[in-house]
Amino acid sequence: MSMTLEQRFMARGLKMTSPRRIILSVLEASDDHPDAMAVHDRARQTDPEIAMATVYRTLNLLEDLGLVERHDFGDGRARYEDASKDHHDHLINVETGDIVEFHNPALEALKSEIADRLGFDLVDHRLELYGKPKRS
Amino acid sequence: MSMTLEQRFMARGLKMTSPRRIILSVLEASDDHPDAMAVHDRARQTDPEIAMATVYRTLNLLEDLGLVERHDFGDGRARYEDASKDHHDHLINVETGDIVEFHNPALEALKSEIADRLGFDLVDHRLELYGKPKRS
DNA sequence: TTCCGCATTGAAAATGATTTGCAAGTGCAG
DNA sequence: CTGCACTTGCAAATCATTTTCAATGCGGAA
Repeated sequence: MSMTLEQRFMARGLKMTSPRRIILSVLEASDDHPDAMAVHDRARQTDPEIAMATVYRTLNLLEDLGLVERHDFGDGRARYEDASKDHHDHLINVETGDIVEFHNPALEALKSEIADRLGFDLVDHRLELYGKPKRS
Repeated sequence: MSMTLEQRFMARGLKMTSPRRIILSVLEASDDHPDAMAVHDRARQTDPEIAMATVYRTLNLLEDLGLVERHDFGDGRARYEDASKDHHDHLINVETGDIVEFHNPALEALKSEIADRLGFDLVDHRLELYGKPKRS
């Protein structure tokens, strides 16, 4: 679906403001997984007045709306990405911190199956692999 | 292998102290996944003098030694468990916060295979399923 | 066993990420 | 255009965790 984040946001009947517009465009333009400070820095390149608190408030709002996904890669700060991208899991390169995205249907099926077998409906899941690049 | 946590700790050549002994026994006696505050509370039932800082220091030490595992279930605080138990993943009941442990060999194999295919040696991984109990 | 050095401890202050209170500012329905 | 509820920026407040520092206590040496 090719709606922009801003359009998705408006479609929920929320008030569009200048700080919000800038933060949304930052997220839309990001191909990585920025943390709140990175979003703040990028947003300030457009408008230096934007406050950190606004970034956090907007990110929380977007997460509640389901428009962005919040990830926790174990380094103590949350990272965000536009939720309209396809579902994928992450592999973190432990030597560089780089993140590789991947998707594996067999894995997805197995997750639901396991939850099912335990008597649950899977509502969410979190998988991160931590790997060291192979020598060879 | 039936060494106690305390024995494993000593085997590493570290200094055994009263606070450490108490914290180790608390972890050994726990079948759940206590956070630092829970460990502190339980330890203080034996010795009310034990400080939170000591709990954190000891938990970090134990994690570095590989004697306890630190988990992050997304609620903002770390949870710990004796690492001598067999490897397992967790399913969190989103309605109650209860944690169900499970182990699935096919899943383990798939994780390594995925990392391998991406050109990495799997050094660690984190999987949590979040589920809602089935109505039926 | 006693002594001593160095690791460990408790208490409190410091962190770092995130949230909140509040007064001032601003979209947008009417 | 106007009112006012929703937003914002700033600063202070939280929360979990870490660090500082002086006092204390293991455990090896004598």
